[in-house]
Amino acid sequence: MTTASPIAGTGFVMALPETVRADLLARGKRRYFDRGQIIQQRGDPAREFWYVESGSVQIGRYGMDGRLTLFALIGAGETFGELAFLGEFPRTVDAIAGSDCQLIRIGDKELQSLMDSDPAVTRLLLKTMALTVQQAFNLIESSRNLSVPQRLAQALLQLCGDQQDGARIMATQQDLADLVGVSRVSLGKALAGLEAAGMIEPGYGFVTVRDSSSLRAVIGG
Amino acid sequence: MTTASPIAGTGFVMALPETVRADLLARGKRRYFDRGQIIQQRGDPAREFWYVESGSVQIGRYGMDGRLTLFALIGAGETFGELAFLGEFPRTVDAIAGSDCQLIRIGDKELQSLMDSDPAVTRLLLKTMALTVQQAFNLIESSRNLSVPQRLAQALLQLCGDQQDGARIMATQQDLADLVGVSRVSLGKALAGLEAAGMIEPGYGFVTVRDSSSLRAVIGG
DNA sequence: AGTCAAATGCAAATAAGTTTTCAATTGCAA
DNA sequence: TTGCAATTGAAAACTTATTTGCATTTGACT
Repeated sequence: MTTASPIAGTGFVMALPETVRADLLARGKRRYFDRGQIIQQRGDPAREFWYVESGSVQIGRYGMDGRLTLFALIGAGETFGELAFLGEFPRTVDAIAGSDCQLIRIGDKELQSLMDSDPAVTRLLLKTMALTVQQAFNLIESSRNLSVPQRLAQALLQLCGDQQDGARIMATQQDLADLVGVSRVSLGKALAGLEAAGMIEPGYGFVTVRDSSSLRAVIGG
Repeated sequence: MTTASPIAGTGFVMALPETVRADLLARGKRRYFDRGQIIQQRGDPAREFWYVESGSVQIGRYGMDGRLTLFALIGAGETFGELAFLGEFPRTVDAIAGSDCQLIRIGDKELQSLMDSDPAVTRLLLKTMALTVQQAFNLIESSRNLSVPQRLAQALLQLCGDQQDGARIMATQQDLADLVGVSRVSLGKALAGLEAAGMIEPGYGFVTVRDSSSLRAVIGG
């Protein structure tokens, strides 16, 4: 039930006109990945980008020492991989299925027909990419200037997107720790802090957001 | 004499064919900024991007508390500001003259004639932007997984670009601290460490790189 | 030479986060 | 229900970086 994401995942497809989108999704080929399966790796040629129909995808880098630097958790309705695809260079990040998931592949052919059907698509793509950069900057800025609880609050808000309070974010503490960029221990403490304030409710493998407006307040002050 | 940069500054103009570049630079309007002068601020409409002819520019964000998050130090030969300009949204970062500097403004008119003179420009711009994102990811990854000395070594290498050993990087310890994302104290210690190893030679307002290959080794191991 | 602001050096106290280890809990599946 | 692996909780020692305050050095400008 994971939805929005910090970076690398965008609402590009969702921003398309309804008919165009429906056509695109009907045309693209579906592919299924099991949890933990590798979707793409650094260095792979980028012959497509992906739309997530269901499930979630982890975008990040696995270091030689096994450490994971997570840039985003992509949920249903989002896309990823446009960057390397459009920039015509090899993948710069790894993508792993965070759960069993169903993706739609958008390759040259599909993109072409997309561009033909709507001339505004090019501009939309450009904006999408620019947005990604901006979000990367946000991530850098917040990781330098915000405390762990603040960054956690930020990540949770992004993950629950525009859902109502009560939204359940399907992510383990380790997932969140990799995303925020801290150890599981530190993340656990931050979670406990937010729970004590009544803003969230940690569960086994998920977190329930109780008071998103308070979470927003945490970041600001 | 600051040259390359971590992110946000790109060799876009330098990658252009010689004749096209000369034409562009002849056509664009020169503007001069004094050290410390604000070139652009978050929220400003993005009606142009800039080519740095001489001097250096700081790209970052000034927080409400006065804290500076530096994303890049742009030197001569590089451009900045393409992102918001092409994405058609307001500036998302501040730009300040790091020294007295001379910039060339590239607006709609200049870009148009640029695109007319070389159809490959659009693709080049796309790649440039994608590269920026990749570099932002690199910055996030290294700030999470590398030690301060390692990040400093990385920053110094990027700042001296492809210059020979002996290159003088014109930046104060505070500049470098803001760029690396640590306090001046920590950066001073890291500098001292690299100096003890004979890789660099700190000066008053600059750093001289003595052994760039050793610096590269520091990052790797 | 003398002045002054900017830049650097240094040290102690403090804060924040990591690492490591082990126990307790949860949920799934046999 | 029982076993089991994944997940979470908790504690202590350790490492790293920040903060703060002040002294010193440097270089530009009189």
